[in-house]
Amino acid sequence: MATGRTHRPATRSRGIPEATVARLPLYLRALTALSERSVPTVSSEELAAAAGVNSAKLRKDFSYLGSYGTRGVGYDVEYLVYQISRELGLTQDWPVVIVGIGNLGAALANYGGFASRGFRVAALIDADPAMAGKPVAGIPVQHTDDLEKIIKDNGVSIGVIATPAGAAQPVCDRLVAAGVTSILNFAPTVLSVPDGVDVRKVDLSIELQILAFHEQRKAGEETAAGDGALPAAAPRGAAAGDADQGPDGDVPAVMPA
Amino acid sequence: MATGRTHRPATRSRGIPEATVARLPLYLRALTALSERSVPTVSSEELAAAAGVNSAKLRKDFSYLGSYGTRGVGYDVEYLVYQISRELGLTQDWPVVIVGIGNLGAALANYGGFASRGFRVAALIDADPAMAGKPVAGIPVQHTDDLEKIIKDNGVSIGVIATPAGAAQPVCDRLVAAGVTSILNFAPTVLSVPDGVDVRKVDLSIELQILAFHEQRKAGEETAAGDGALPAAAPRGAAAGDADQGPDGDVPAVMPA
DNA sequence: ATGTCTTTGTGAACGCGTGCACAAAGATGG
DNA sequence: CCATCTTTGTGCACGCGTTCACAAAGACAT
Repeated sequence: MATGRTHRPATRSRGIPEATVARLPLYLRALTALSERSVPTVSSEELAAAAGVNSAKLRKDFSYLGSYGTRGVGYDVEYLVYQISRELGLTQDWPVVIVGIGNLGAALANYGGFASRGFRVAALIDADPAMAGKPVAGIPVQHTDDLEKIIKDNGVSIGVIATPAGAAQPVCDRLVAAGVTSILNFAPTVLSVPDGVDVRKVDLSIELQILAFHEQRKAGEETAAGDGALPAAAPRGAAAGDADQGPDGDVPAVMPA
Repeated sequence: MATGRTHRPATRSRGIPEATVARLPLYLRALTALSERSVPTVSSEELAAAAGVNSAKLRKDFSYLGSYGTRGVGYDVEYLVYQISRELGLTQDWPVVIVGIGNLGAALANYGGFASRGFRVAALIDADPAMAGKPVAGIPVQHTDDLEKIIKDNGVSIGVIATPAGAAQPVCDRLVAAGVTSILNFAPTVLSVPDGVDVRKVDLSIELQILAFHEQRKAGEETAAGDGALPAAAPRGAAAGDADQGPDGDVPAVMPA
């Protein structure tokens, strides 16, 4: 999955495996679609197909939540939607701040899926004084200086970092110090956080590189042998030379400036 | 991690475990940074710390690539950068098309990290005729009608989908039919593809929901018991009722229109 | 009320990934 | 040339996650 978790081995919340938690949103989405079509019940087989997973896996996942199915019939769609929503904590409101209002930050601010699932953009924060006051997606951008106050005034516990890589760790530290305990990081950096803080990472560059690996493999298999001969000395090319501008690991998923 | 793989159990490429492949870009980034600072060699311990992983894991990962280290010294930075780049297929040029030039698509087009790692935006494609010809990030947007021709003329094998959920599967089918074998999907949908096609998913909504789950758990532990009593009948609230507007699973990571 | 048929829930086996701990390898100094 | 010291490469054990396969449970018809 493009989603790379960082740190935090697997807290094993309350018996619910991490892998299961990661799939619950998938089930929820499929169930919501069924709910809109007024489908009353669904079998594990059907729902699994809609979510793109194995039906046995789905049943085991649900078994961690309790026994919400009826044998011979399937699962009650509405009830399951509620149960999963509750388990994921989606029945309450989660104020979120986005730090770094560049290309990506602005795009995230415009994200429609936020509000529809209990997430509310409480504030947009950027280090550029010129941005201050300028509305993005109907919300005025505030300056980084007020970060701590914003977090505390709004009771924010989830922060989204969309800054350049260089600014990510300092911003992260400030967020955590102000009380944020969950961070979604779009900057291409490894964030270090104290215990008790969850970090999830979204990294476009890494995703593409993984795809390139598989793509190369496919191409290599077709054209017979191919490589094989590993050059004794690095033939020059990569490394320091090709860093034509940003060191790549220097810009966030989408550069702001 | 925002990266959610879809389908494709674990092709186990050529002995290199999928988990290792997913970490190689991480190592590469850390190594590139060292290379820029002209650090000649690095120990597994240091590099592991920079990449945020266990040093034993890192050594085992590298062992799959071959023995590129020197005992008592460490790894040659430049050489390792080259080897990993080669293994990931980053020594060649990968033309990429982005389909769906909305908020997110435009942000992705502006992404600086593309070019610096062998990825080149070959074309931007959108279904809106009004977008056609309009330059985004210096590249003129082309209409969906020409999708097949664009793919073939540029020899594109990697496609990025940033369309609304409803358009994702049709677009995906057309991309695959035209020859694309790797897809990075930002639309909140499960894509079904034939064997041999890799799909990786980036889903903001899912990431936030996972964070919310852990956040709720943390909050619940503090306030003692808390829930526990599961309502016999769904207390109403979620489900069909709260779909105030978009069904959530209807807009891509960032809505275009 | 009983039998049949569908679908859940789960026991058990298997495979992958992780991390420990250590032996082998080689650099470095005397 | 030998001893010492650092760091790699890996054998091994453990735990999580996945999948199969099946018994139990309940709906539904007769």
